[in-house]
Amino acid sequence: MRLTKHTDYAFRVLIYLASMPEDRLSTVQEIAEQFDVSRSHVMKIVQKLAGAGLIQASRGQHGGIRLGKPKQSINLRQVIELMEATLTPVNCDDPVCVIQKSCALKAILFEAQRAFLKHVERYTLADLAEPAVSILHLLNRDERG
Amino acid sequence: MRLTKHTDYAFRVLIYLASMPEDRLSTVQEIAEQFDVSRSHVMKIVQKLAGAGLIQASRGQHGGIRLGKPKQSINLRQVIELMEATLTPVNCDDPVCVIQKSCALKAILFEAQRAFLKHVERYTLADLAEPAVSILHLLNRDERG
DNA sequence: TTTAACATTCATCTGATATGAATGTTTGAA
DNA sequence: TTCAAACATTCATATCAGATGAATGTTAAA
Repeated sequence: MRLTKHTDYAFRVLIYLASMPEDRLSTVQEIAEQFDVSRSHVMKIVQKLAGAGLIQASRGQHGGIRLGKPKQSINLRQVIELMEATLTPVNCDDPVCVIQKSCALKAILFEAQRAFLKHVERYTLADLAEPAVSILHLLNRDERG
Repeated sequence: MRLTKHTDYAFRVLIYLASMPEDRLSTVQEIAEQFDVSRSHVMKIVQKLAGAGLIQASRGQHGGIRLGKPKQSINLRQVIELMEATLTPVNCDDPVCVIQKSCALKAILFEAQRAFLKHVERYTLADLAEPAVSILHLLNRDERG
């Protein structure tokens, strides 16, 4: 009952970008270093986020990534639903359950899951990286700006 | 973001027992057959449930298992908390996250998790196996009662 | 044409979860 | 006293989603 690291990393990437001055292009490389994860791995997360429009990537020299839309419009629920492969609390079909038809468990757990997502839905990326300045201070600063 | 099969099976076992006539002793063997899971495996789940008092086990010939208390007093939240090893939505320490101190994500997700459990808490085993008769009909009947 | 970035593909690792064989222990009944 | 049927325990292994990263391709600005 835990989100995958993919989702975790996706949040880290987004928070990183949200903390940067608007329109600054960050690189996958620098983010990988900050969070001590391999470049390839960060890239995969970035790909998914870019595919959903949450991140905007530009290639070529002096390319990089930035948020695809204002942090106020990036909802946390959206991120979770994008990154998590399975969001269903149980699978009554895998070892198929004979009592399935009369069992209320599934419906109850799905409602609970809905409650989870409903809560998360109340927040946007802006709520996570506020104030951005204090996040910036926690990052390993070199040359940046 | 899914409950483990252990939890799933724990529910199946409990629902099975709750559907049986009170005071009837069921065996691990028969439950294993019903749900097509190995005896050893069911045993492990039963052990945990028995340890928490949700199931009462008696050894020896003509031994068996039954609910350890009325199904109305077995709360679903209790079962989940018993069976799930990890109930924390994220681990900010595993690949340690540098922005942790200023990050609101953890708190938000924990609240969401609380919402999940709060919802589940509203139900007991009695809600799952009601009416017990219809569950009984779904089981593979041989000699029983 | 070079360089620095994103993009893609492929291969592999890893650990929680899941599984079950083998064996011990208890208890009631014959 | 012995047997049989049940729970109980221990040990070993399978499995697979999730995680990881090396190698290589593609793009675009300088």
